[in-house]
Amino acid sequence: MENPTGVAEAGNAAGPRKTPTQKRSRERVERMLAAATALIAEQGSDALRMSEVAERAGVSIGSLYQFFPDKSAIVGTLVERYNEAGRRCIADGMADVTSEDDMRRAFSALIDIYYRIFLAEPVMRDIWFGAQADKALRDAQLADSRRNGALVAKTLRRIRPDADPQALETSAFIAMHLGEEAMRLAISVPRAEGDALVEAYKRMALAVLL
Amino acid sequence: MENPTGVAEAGNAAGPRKTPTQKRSRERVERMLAAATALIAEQGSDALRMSEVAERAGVSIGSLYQFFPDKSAIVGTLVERYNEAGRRCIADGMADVTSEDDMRRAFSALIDIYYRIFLAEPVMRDIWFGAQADKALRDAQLADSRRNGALVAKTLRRIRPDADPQALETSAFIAMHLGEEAMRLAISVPRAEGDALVEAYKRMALAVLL
DNA sequence: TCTAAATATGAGTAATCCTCATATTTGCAA
DNA sequence: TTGCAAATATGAGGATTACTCATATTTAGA
Repeated sequence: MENPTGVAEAGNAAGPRKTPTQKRSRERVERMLAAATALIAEQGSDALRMSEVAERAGVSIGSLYQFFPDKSAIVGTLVERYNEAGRRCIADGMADVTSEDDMRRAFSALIDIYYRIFLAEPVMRDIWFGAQADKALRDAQLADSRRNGALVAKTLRRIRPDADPQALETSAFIAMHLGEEAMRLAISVPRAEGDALVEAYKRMALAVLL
Repeated sequence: MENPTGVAEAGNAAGPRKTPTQKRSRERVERMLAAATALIAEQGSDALRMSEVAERAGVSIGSLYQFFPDKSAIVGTLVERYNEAGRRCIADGMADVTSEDDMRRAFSALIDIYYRIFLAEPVMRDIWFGAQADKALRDAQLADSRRNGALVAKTLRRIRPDADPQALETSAFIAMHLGEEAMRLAISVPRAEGDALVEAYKRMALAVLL
């Protein structure tokens, strides 16, 4: 891993400006991201101020801009890290699937994991929703759904070699999107209602998949 | 209708600041909203500048702030108008439903109408997505889903008097949300894919409803 | 016609993003 | 070790923009 943000950056306007190569700067970039996360958690995405991020991280404004081209790049990096973790989680979940029943369990587990992460870290909700306003970040999000869908589709093809691959691809994309949407909705309503909604969406997604 | 924005304003921070009572000011407020719409269509929500809205509408900055407390109030008013139109459309669609088959047709028609409006007016996509960043507007959106769900639930109770009312309420809410989500997703991808996605979501929503 | 409320104005204030010229530190080759 | 180029760090300040407010004008109705 050459890029310490943990996220690919080539051609990505929402990502970091340049890669910190020295240990000192890598640590500082981490402090910047941690500071941004803390501030979003305390005051929301809207109230994120570059000057406060710098102060909290104990660096100067200039250093902030040395590694992030603009404000949305910080939020973008946080979202991408989250998505990357999700992708790993999905890849793990799909690895051992060899039957429809496995698929059912794996998918169900995925959604639960996502949901619990969101519940445990409400800051992700603010980060995630804050990202929706930005066209570039929205597109990145969509691309991520597709990547995840491709992962699931690959598994589907394994357990259903006779089905139309194109249809499986579409099903997987919809299922992933349903899962994501379920969580966005679920964390916007009271807990009990959210639990019920996640279950309902999970059933729908599984129905689409299988 | 006392409020010329066409939207309720009491206690709504995202709405207009004060109600223009005279004909002159009503027309000016309309010009402001039209200018904002045009600017969003041309440059996106991010690039919306209050000074440009005022200039385009042919009014002063001060006049803008006379009727809108802040920038998000303008976008909020546009979103609410759109939602209000949607609510009327849903109410109309549900009016004549007396059987599951009616319901199927009505719901299908609703989604199609929404979808076509979005396709015909791409500016609504920018307005809608731009609103997602704002917590207050997000909550308003959610409340709207609930209101629409309640409308549909009422119809469901009529054609299924023996079912659990609470379950119908939940089903209707999910169906409405699926419909909205389908359109948001559909207008973010190529046309052919969007058409297919809308159909898939429509089937899901109907399965949930009936 | 007269007056109070409604409406209109736009220069100015405050907040904030981001740049850039300059200074310091680091890694490494000689 | 020493010297140097690249990487990193700094923060004052330029530029933009949301929003205010004291003042001027217009409207509706008595």
